[in-house]
Amino acid sequence: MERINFQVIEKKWQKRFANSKLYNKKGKKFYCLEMFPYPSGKIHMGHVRNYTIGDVIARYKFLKGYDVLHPMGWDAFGLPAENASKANNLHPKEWTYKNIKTMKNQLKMLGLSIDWDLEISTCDKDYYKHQQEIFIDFYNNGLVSRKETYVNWDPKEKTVLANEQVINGRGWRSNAVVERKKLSQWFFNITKFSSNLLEELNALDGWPEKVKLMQKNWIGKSFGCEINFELVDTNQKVNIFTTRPDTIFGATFIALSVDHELSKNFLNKKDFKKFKEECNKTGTTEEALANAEKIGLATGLFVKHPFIKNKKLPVYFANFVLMDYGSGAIFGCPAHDQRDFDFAKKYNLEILRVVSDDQNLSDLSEAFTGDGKIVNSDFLDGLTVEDAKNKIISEVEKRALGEKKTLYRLKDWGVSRQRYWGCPIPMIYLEDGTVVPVDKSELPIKLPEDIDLKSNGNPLDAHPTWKNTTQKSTGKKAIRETDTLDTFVDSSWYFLRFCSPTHKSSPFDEKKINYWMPVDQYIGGIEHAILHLLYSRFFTKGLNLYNKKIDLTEPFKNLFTQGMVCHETYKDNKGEWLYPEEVQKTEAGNFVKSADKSKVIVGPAESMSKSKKNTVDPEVMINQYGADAVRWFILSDSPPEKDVQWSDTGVSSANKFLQKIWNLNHQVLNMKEKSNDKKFETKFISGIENFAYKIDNSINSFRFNVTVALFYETFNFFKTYINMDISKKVFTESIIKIMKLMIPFAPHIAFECLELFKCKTANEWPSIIQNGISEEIKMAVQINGKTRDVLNIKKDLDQKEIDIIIHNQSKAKKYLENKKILKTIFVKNKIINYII
RNA sequence: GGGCAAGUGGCGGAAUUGGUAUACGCGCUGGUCUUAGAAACCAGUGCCGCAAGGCUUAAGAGUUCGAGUCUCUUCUUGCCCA
Repeated sequence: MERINFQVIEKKWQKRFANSKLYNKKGKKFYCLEMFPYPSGKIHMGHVRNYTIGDVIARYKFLKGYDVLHPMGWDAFGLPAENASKANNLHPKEWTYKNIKTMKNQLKMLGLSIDWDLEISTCDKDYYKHQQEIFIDFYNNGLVSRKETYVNWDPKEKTVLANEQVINGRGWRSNAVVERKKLSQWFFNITKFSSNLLEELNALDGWPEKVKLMQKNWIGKSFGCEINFELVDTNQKVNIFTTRPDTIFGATFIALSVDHELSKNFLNKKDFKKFKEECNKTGTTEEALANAEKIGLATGLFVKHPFIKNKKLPVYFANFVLMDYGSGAIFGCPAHDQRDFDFAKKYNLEILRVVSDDQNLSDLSEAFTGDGKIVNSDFLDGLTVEDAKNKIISEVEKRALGEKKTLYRLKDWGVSRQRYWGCPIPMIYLEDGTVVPVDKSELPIKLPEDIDLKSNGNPLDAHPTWKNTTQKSTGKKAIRETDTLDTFVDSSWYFLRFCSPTHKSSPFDEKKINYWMPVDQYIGGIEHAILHLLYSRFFTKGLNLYNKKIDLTEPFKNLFTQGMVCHETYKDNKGEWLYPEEVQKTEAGNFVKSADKSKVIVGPAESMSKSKKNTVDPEVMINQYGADAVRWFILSDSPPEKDVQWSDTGVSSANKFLQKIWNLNHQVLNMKEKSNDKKFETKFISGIENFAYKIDNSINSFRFNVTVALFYETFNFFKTYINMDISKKVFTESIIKIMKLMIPFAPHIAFECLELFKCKTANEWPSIIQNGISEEIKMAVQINGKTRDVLNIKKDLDQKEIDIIIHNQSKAKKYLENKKILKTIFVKNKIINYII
């Protein structure tokens, strides 16, 4: 039998796939999109998985008659380009485009059905020009603002980080301990849409519940109450915010942010200044604040408790109270809030318990935050926490002490970055201090190419001339904004640009948007569950606010989040990580280092990462086993939403199976005519139809590992019939059907085989007869719920007929002899269960 | 600490609605072919048992004629938030 030559066949078909068009104007539109890659150098197995899944869907939908948009582009701005530039003395632009070229070729090696005519790169001025335009439009429509706030400052990268880029108090990339720093920053006012972003999650039926829940928690809607506390001996009031107004009778102190209005009176005091500096060492995330030691500074001031006569509470500045959450002031109830508890212990403040889980009111070793009955609280006594909240809020409102408030955890999106390789922010500062957008006719504001990245700080600011400009309308001197946009901005609208990627006059052609959008299937990693998806939703809502020509509120109709690709980790006896190719397996089944046969410690499978060297190079795998085998394996071993463990034996067996498929095709092709037995033929056709039906279903429901298993079963089934008396015509029609079903998974070999059979309908999904044409079914026979036999019988027999069969010839009959049948449960075509 | 998932052979996993548990693949064992190996092909492979048969979906209970699937308790793991 001829061995398949993958290299030749794959090259041949990849030429034809070069600019795949899956358009079919007669069909319903289907926008299939995978998250575009960052051009870091080479593709990795995560990309292979992501884009293979996308390709299966795109090809499947096209074969089913849809009009499919399947584009690809590059998330091309970002810090690694600058770092690489410093290391290799290569301009970020050159580095990026070089990587794009490499990775594009690698993606082509996978046989993807991408329409490369639609390719975009976010670092291309033709792309970011329109992004600047959107920025100005957002600015003019109140969706952008400039705020002086504390930011998470990464001292290593010398840049601002978004809250979500801070993990465990450290920069997500640099791993440096993050500091608080006050800076003037550009913000997208994403909080304008807080309630909308939250509510419309409910309508996203095609999103995983998990992702929706994560977004819901991120937006974090909560109810609370503002309460005014009067300062003793003055008319001034302190307005506090709380989500636990039910614990008001347990309040024993007031804590203020160091930026609170009242701090003005302390600005010149030495101990206050020192305290403030101390506070700024803590990051700004909730987590950093929760973990930091609670410190405070007594002001010497007191407030009156609004509900307890003659009770005075001391006022402190405290590091765990932030100005941008609530009102920058809280009341401390140590018994029922852990931060307050820690604080009270440190400063010897009173701890008053007002919520009880049962009668046990003994000393607390930590705050009690559970549910219970209110105690020691005057008119709230005996109520549940929930009822007490409602009652105290209405009481607060009645006495005009404050009001109920809805609060969101979501904060505005800070987008200023002190970096070079990003989209310049199209704003200018006039000499009189006013800040205005540049004239749209001046767009794009291009990045200068002559840039010095060696020095620290903001590269555009350090450029000798770039920032000097004039205002077009007045000719006044001006300075450009030298910050660039967070790269999450670039990816917040690329899916819109793909609909009309060369449109010149505006970011997109609204007609195309209204046709292609929303994305019917978006596919990407779970790591983007919050940020990218939330920002994209915000952008869509922002555009919808002022652009009346588009009718779109949500960008992604269906979302699929694929799992990661994992591999075992290897360490040598010195504890150094080893690449899989540096390791070999001995005959005894142990792993040793190839170089010196020393012992290797095998660690658990973890997500592939360069730092642990547990990576395999897709290109190497493709050259060794073929693209179809790589695609086949990555789809076969686990459900696509779960992590998959890469294995060389797995991809090798995929390769072997495809060889067998190739052989089977040739066996049918070279088959001689033979006699035809109708009985076998019916069984065979019925079986194939059944498999085809199941395959179709499993693809449709994203259970690609099941699809692959079904292909194996179909093959095994085919092989058991191949020498039986069935006509060549039937075998040929069946193998053609199978190869068509295989196109989305292994397009090269599928198309090649279809060509062997001179198939003219290779771009159509085959017709499938549901449930086959078989007259026979299998029925389980149970006695007291235990299966005792399985009958192969005619379809649709009734209980009496089956009773007779069982009593005459079933293995189960011996269990029924001399037994009284108390009850029979009969489910047609499925099961019969005798209770004796 | 809170929330959400999940737990099935040596391994990855299947079982679409409560109805034949362990499909399919890997690995392993034996065999054919071969000087040998690789490849290919054939057979076997949840556990106990010679067999008949019994047991088995993290552990335990419950609902049901029937539970991997539904309910409760416990344990473990993963993810997200703190």
